[in-house]
Amino acid sequence: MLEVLEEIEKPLSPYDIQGVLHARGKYLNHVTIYRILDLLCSLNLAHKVLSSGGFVKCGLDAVEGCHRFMVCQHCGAIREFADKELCQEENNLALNCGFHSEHHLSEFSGLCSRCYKK
Amino acid sequence: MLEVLEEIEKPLSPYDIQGVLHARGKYLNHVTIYRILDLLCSLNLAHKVLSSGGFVKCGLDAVEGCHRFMVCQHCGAIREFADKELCQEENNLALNCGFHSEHHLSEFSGLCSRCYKK
DNA sequence: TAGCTAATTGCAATAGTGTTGCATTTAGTT
DNA sequence: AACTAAATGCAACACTATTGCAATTAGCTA
Repeated sequence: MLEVLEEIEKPLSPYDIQGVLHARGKYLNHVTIYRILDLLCSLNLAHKVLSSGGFVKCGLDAVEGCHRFMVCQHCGAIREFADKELCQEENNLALNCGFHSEHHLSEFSGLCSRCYKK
Repeated sequence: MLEVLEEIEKPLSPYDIQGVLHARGKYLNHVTIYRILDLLCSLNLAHKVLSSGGFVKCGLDAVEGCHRFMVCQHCGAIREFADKELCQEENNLALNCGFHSEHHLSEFSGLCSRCYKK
């Protein structure tokens, strides 16, 4: 299932994934897909992109800081990154309000370099 | 409807809102609630909190920078803030990757001051 | 006021998303 | 071969969201 997410590089809903797999002759119940996605997400091998509702393969390896996404409004392409300092600043800003952050959800929408040129 | 969101100060789903209104003797079809929420959100008078799926009244007034949330994992309380510099840094980080940000989705989860003390 | 028009709301149907409980199958072990 | 634990299937259900169209409401004009 990670292969599907890896190849397509755009957020896919569990039902999208089911469709792709089905087209390849593999049938999986959607419940199974949800369960596998839960597992992958808990292992940080995949993430749910909340702004679009789909799942993507994690594109980072042993980085510090929470994982963030840049989502192209035009083509839907996703790029993941992390930045320790940004996390630290967010934590500090929150602490100024007395809030103790544990996790940052962070998704940027805009235009990727390809689509921006057009 | 904004009154409901204002009073409760926690993200409410459209169906939650319908329930609250109904308990107060006002009946609104859920479709109407969706339509009103769409309008309020497009006017930035309310926001959808993606990490919990509910809607909140916007708590900011004429600030610069995108609106961010701190969501207490324990009590569910929400606090909104904005920080122009943080936005700028996010834009710069994205530009380093060739990505032109237009909007930042940013939600922190953690513990509010009350719940942290316990 | 009566009649017209546009905006709002209701309603029913439907689609999409996600969860639950339980049965069945599969795989691994003794 | 028999037992056990894990994975998957399946049906049912709950929640979230959208659509098209009918009915109502509100605002305007004659």
